[in-house]
Amino acid sequence: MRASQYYISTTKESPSEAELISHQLMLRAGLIKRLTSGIYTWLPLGLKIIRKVETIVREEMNKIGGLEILMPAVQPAEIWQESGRWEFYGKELLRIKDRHDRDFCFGPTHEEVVVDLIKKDIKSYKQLPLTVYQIQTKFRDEVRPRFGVMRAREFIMKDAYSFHPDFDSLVDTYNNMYSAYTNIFTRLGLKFRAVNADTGSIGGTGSHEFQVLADSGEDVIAYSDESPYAANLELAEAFMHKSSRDTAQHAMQQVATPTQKTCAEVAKLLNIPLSNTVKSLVFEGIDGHPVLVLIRGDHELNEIKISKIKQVKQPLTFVNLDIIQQYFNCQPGFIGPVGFNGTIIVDREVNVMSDFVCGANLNGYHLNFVNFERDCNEPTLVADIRNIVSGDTTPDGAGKFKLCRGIEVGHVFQLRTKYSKAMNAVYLNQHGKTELMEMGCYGIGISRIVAAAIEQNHDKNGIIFPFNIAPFELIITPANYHKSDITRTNADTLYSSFRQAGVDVLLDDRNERMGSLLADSELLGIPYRITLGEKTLNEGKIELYNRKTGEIKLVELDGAVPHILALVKNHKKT
RNA sequence: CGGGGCGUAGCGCAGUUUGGUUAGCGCACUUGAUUUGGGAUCAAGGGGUCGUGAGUUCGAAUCCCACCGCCCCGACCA
Repeated sequence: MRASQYYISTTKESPSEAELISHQLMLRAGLIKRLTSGIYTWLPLGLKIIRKVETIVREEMNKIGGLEILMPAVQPAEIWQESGRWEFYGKELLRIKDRHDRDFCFGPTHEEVVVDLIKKDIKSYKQLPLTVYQIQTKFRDEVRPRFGVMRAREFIMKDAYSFHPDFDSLVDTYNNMYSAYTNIFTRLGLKFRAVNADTGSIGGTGSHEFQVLADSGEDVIAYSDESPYAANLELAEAFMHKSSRDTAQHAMQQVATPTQKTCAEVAKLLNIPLSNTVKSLVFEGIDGHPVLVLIRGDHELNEIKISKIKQVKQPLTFVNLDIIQQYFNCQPGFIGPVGFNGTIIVDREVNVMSDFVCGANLNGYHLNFVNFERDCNEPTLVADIRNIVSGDTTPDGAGKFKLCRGIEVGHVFQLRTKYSKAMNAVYLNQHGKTELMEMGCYGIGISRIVAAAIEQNHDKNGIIFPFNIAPFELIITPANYHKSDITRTNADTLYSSFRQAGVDVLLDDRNERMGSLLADSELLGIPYRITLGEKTLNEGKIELYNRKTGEIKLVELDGAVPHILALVKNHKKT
């Protein structure tokens, strides 16, 4: 491709709308252009990257027997009512009406469509298992779109769905999918980690997220420094250090804490470790009465974990001050379990505490040396409801937790029979008996990958694309292309040689100054650059620049093509 | 939806507080000249519903009201 005939719209300044570095660079490099909030046009350069990502994804899906289909983006309300999600999906589902006033939605995901398809076509165990996938535009009316294509409303996603006669078959495909994902993200040249994940609103049992490691990521990943254990913080399980309480050593004692409302302040006043204190949180319960939740003073509540506890009302809601006054007779900051007769849910760490400090249910006072059973009711329920913290022992006991941030680019789920049950997707087994299909679903955020790759690979001059998804593999930047015959002839010859050899090459023949060409090539993140001008050509040499290492070396013009071909082929092997 | 900020040329901004000729600057764009190995210089140009609507006023980018859009911070997810 010749740059003079291509669509390149780079800018020096980044638009004020962009906060995240990848967003800024995508706009500056002219990969995308915003049409409206969370909705973007992909320009030729950006789309070229998307296509390269898609190709890798397709190849790996096909390798494990996935069959590509293309489902409609616009879906009728009926199938969503059938699955029950027309009501449950909420405002994120973009609902539209046709001319007959019938309800439709723009698909945020395709479980309904695919189940409807498969249940009508697949009748026998002989046709199972079956995996289909598509690469398609989705729409989710996000509460807050942000970071460009990272969290867009309209985005491109690969979604795959598998159907099985039994759970073993599902696990089989799930494992194949897991390996395929590992191959995909490896080939994309990304540093990533697969982690145990929450199954969220899609539902189901087993689930892993594929997280691209980046400080700007919205997710927190907890991983073990010794073992393979890794999980989203939302799910990361705390280790049980001890299983029983120590015996009480002291009688309960009321202490004045006139201004100390937080555990940290109380611990400081009493000169005790923060881990000896207990924090009290009050949520609305399902029975209309408040639920008291106890967490060790140095820990944080995990909202996902607590949301799974059936006594707690969904969505998770703190009770208001009046209710606290009514049930605890004090202000928040002095709440505690002593004298409270309602539901008490405690973290496992709290359950094994003795002689601890908590609020006295009396404004201005806390209690020291409190013990369950002796001083207050035993917990109604004991559960793991806290966030793990860096340095905690991992649940396998084999290492310590470390935390880092990640961008979720892929997610695999064992859906089991959630949708086949709701929509009656059944088949006949060997014995002619009707059975529910087992299902899995597997997503990859194609457009998000581009942003994630940039987030992970950039420097002050711009993007450093991993080779396999770079918009071009090689750029030729001639000095004085329009003035110097020798430069133009050599540049053209190199260009056609590389083209014939199958290299994805861009010849920057724009009539710009050298500085602009070089700056653009670096902004665009093209892995290799050949610079040539009369100065070096007269010595029979050209200059080869490696975007990633920053290395510049002079190469003999004669052997340049095979030399660079070898470099390119080496990348393509992976 | 709650809180904060913004809306003036493709991009980045000034002008708004205190209303007053023809609305400015830089980048980008067009033409010409000199240039050309790290984002050139000079000259001449094109490009504006000042977010929209309704008001106040002799006069509104500027003041008032309403609406719309965008960005950032909290509840969602690939």
